[in-house]
Amino acid sequence: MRNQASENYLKCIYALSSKEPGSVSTNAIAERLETKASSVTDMLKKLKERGLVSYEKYQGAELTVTGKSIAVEIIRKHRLWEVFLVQKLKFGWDEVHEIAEQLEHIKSPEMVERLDEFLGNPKYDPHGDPIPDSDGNLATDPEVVPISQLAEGQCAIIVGVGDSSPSFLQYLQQVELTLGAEITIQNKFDFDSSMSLVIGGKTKQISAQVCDNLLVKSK
Amino acid sequence: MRNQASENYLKCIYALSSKEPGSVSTNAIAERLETKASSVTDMLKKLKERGLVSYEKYQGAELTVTGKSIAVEIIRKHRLWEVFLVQKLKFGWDEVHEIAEQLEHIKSPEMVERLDEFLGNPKYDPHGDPIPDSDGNLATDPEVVPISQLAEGQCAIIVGVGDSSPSFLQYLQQVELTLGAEITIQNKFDFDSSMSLVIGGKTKQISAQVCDNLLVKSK
DNA sequence: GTTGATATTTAGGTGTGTCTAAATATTATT
DNA sequence: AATAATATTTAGACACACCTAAATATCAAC
Repeated sequence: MRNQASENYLKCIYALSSKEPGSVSTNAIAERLETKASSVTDMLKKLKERGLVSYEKYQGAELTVTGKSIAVEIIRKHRLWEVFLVQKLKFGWDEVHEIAEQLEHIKSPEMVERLDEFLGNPKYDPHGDPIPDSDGNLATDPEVVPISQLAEGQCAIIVGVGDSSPSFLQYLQQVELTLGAEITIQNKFDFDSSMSLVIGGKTKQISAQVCDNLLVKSK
Repeated sequence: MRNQASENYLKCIYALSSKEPGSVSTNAIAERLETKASSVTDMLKKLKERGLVSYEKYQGAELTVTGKSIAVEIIRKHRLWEVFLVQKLKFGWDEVHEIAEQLEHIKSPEMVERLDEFLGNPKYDPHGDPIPDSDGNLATDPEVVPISQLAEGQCAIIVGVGDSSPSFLQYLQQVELTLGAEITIQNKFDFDSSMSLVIGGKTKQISAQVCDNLLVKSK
């Protein structure tokens, strides 16, 4: 059985355990899914029965191989749909997450493959997160880094964000730091870790927080 | 509340009452949705409470204005997604229904409008059924006819099929009678009601059965 | 190591959408 | 109009995913 609720739990556990490895606590899941711990316990028991997580009372949960592959599949779909929404339907980065949350549960392996091809087999979604391929392999591309890691004079292309909160995305839009834009690092200021960069001929001041969350592909 | 189950019931009632006007029987709904009559009774009570159907015990159900507008919205989404699947993802006409059944429940009015535009505001889905506009108006276009009704020399565009069985759709693909293709009627043969037509420079012989089930928009 | 704080689970309940079996209403037949 | 056949509803149950409140386990601090 693979209903939306289960899929959301698997995805959630996957996300949490990739942040810090090891088993994921009931509370962490509850918080992320905005539900109650007791509901999580209920679900973990069911997921365990279905062989999707390993779980022992009070010990938190971990994905099994099967559970993990389902999670990755959902993530693949989510990110492909986000590309579709931004690239084809011209949505902004900050508008697509909720819709993709729905679309990711559509069941049709054939459609996913065709969608992937239709979009030109993208490797990253609009937030810069890598899209797993159909075998579940993530392109952990070392070229993609936050601009805080660039050196002065380096040139790069904006490919995503670390923080995908609406407020951050709106900020980026406002200061015209758009996906695909080419930037050059002008100065790095050690005292507050801020940077100045050139984009489209203009110079902009970027705070440390922004630097850490703006992902680029260096050239 | 607008969950998938309710939406399916509304769509079902809409379809049945457009076949024959008047109220729709519990059993008819049960049969079409492949569920039990008792389940239908339960749901009709709920839909009535929500003001989506008018329903009196033993008297069958009818959509209210609100219920109808929801049904039409779902149908609009279903048909737009079918166009997407066929036109953009290159699915066959016979493969898209199931997937569209899922996609039709995605909630995002904004996305529907953008999808509509992305697809070039199509008026018909791949089966030739009209796509309601965003106000719920169906283009009950009298121009759409089976090619059997065309006269010799008339020019038309293939917009759909009457019979959507896989075998028929596969046949059409094989003989290259594709959606959107422009055809010209060359001859009508009275003795067996077959026709010859020109498509892409080639002449093809079409049986009466095919003529009755190939819908075109005459120019 | 006992205690207090926190995390987790259990027990029991809710709403949704389904089911079966039994009861009741409608319709068709004679 | 009585009866048989059919349609529909009610009653009672179940699985799912959630909840609250209470019980229990784990962890941190002294």
